[in-house]
Amino acid sequence: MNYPANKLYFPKFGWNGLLIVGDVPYDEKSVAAPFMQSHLGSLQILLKKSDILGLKGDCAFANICSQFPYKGLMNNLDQSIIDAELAQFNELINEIKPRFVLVLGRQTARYLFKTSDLEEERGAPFHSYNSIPTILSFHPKEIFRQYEMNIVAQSDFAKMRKIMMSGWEPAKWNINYQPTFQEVLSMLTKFLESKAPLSADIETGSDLRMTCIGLCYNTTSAIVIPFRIPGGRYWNEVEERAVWRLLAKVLETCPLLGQNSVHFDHFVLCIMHKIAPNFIGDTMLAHHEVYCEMPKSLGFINSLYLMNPYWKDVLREARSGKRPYVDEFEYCGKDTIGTLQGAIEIKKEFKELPPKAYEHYKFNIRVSRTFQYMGMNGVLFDTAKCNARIKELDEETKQRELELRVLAGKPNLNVKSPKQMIKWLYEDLKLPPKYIEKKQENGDSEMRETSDYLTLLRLAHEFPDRKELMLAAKLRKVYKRLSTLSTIRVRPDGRVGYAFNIVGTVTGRASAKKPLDKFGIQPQNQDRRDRDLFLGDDQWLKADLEGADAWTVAAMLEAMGDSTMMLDLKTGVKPAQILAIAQCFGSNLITLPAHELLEYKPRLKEIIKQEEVSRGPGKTIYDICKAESHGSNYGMGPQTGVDNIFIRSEGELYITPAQFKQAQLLYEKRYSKLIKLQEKMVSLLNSHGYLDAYSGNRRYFFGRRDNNTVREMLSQLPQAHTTYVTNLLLERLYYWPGNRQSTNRRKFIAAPANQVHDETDIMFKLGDLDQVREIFNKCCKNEIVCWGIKYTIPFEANYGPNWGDAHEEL
DNA sequence: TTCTGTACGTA
DNA sequence: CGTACGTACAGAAA
Repeated sequence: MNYPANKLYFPKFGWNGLLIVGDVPYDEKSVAAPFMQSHLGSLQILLKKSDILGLKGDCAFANICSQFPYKGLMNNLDQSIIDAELAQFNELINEIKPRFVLVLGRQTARYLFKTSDLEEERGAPFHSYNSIPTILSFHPKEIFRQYEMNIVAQSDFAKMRKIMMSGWEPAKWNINYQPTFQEVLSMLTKFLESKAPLSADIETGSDLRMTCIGLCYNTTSAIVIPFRIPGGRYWNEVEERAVWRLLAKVLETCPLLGQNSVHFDHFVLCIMHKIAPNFIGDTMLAHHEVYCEMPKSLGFINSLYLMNPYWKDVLREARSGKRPYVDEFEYCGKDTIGTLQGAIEIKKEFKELPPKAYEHYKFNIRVSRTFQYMGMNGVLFDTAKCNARIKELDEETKQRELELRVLAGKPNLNVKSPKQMIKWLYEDLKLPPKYIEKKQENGDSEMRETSDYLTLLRLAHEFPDRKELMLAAKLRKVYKRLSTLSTIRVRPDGRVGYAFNIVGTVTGRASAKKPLDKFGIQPQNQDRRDRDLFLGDDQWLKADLEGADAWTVAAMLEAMGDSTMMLDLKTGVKPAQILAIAQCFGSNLITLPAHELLEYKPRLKEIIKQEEVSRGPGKTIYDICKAESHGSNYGMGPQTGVDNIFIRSEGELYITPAQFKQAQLLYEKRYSKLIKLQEKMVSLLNSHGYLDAYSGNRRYFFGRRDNNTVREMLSQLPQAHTTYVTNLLLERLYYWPGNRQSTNRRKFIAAPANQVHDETDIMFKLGDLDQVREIFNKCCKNEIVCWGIKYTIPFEANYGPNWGDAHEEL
């Protein structure tokens, strides 16, 4: 074999048949062989962990490119050179005839197989070069940049070992995706009679109506019922009516499994087709319970747990006409099979977890119904008031626009354009550039000029004569607010809806977005000043968790032997208040017991009140202390802390990083175990690698063992616990029979309406106030045990006519 | 028309 | 190097 050593390493004493392919050499200097230095090191670890090293014989290594291109990027080479290298590589494959191929890295996949997105197709086996089983995975250098990928690469390598042991052929699936009328009727009838568990998946058109539905009844078989074909319907009118009638019965009575179905499919079936599907399981929610840090898509689930080839590229191609349209129906069938197979594999993973994890999964399935109810029901929107506000803000922008034009002398400056703003600041005004760090694809970070809000505030602070800076900053914010308001589309019934994803975040918080039909809002990031536009169905009840995150921080500290923070919270003084008291009345007070500090609270409140009048909201000593205590709890650096205070006070409160550090030291003097908590996280990371929340959810931390991961760990349990407590309230409000109207059991007395992490919003009629009080107090009870410490996170509930004006104490 | 980067809203 | 998100706009790529 006469290939240069920098192109191919071939084992001298026996080969196991596996060829591992990379893109380019290690660097300019280390070009003698493929995979050198640390790349070889991490590759060896992956091979060892997957036990490929335990197989007979060694692996062969190759690179597409035998030279190191500028910055390691192959597109910096002449096309002729790339062509020659690729030709030589193909020749090499033909000659050594590998039995298995592992392709590592984006560039490698792109140049060998035109893979546009490695992340998408990674981990799914396919046949290459005359049917050689092949898997794409990450290159060691990519893992080095994003260490969490390591665990995924391990799974890819383990899959390759399995293939090396027993070979690979794509499983034969039996998908009837162009069924006859009789076939559909007989299958649906059969499902109905046996009440068979089914996995279901729908495809929808741009109007959100179903194009087809897939129903899978065992791990390799599915039937797909098409409804829409290009330019028409699949069935004639009579047939279609019969199919829908039977299908609705099946969906409402058979136990259904789906993926993201408790949100997406449920919404479409309920709203567009008036069918209430009986989803009792969801692969995505199960996947979240097992590996909440990992990506959430069926493609990823397939790549992680299953041996199927990749199929998720088919849908787009079928719709764009690149493939026959019926491929969409087959695709739908594949999705249902993937969903069922995934569920079976994930169920096995649950056995490795405490039983509480599965309980939490079931809990989430239950609560998902509450979220669906809230999102689909939505809230009343005050369109008239909104229009008035838009007009008001429009005037404001016009005026500011004029002022800016005069001050800046630039008639056409668009403050919404980052490009134009940067040119204006640093070329026209010649101000000293401010930068933000930007990570590049090759892993280097680059400093890039920025014109964000913080930058404008800083420049305005440095150059007080340049009034146009502040003006531009404020103008841009008004534009943001204006665009949010003016893009709201309201349903015909005057309401705005939304959509939740109960497993939308790694910490277990729900994420939210605009509803699928676009008639609504993102309910979790509405501007405080515009919350009065969202009206209660009579009354709006707003229930906030009091000191939400702090309770869990306090519990962790108490578990480590310091109950100061817990006592403070129980006594009714918040850590930020104590910090403020110490800063106002003497730093020696920082060690005083909670009940003595209580006496200073009235005086502190007086100061805050005065400052609020003289400086405006968000600019008081308490606001500074809140930022300081929050930052200290989560390992924030002084610079970021200072920046946050600067931003929140609209550039008016400037404290130095040293002052911030001083406050942190004061804070740590009272809560001395805070530092130890960080150390404890490091040791937990080493000993277990995960954190268990009281809800039952376990989060594995796949990142590097560094400060970054420690900070993620510090925020995990506080977020997970506040989420659990909030969801517990929602679940009880939804399912407790005592919260239903006696005249109409389908209607709530206290109706769940929205959730913003530590805030729960509820609708009620003023006449029901006493009942609501009783129901709420019953449903909001909770008890958390964190690291052996028992505590309750209390709610503070207020109500009023709308979201923004809920000030009356419940 | 679709994708990416920047900026900014929430807890 | 706080954590966790989603959306709008500009401007480039397709």
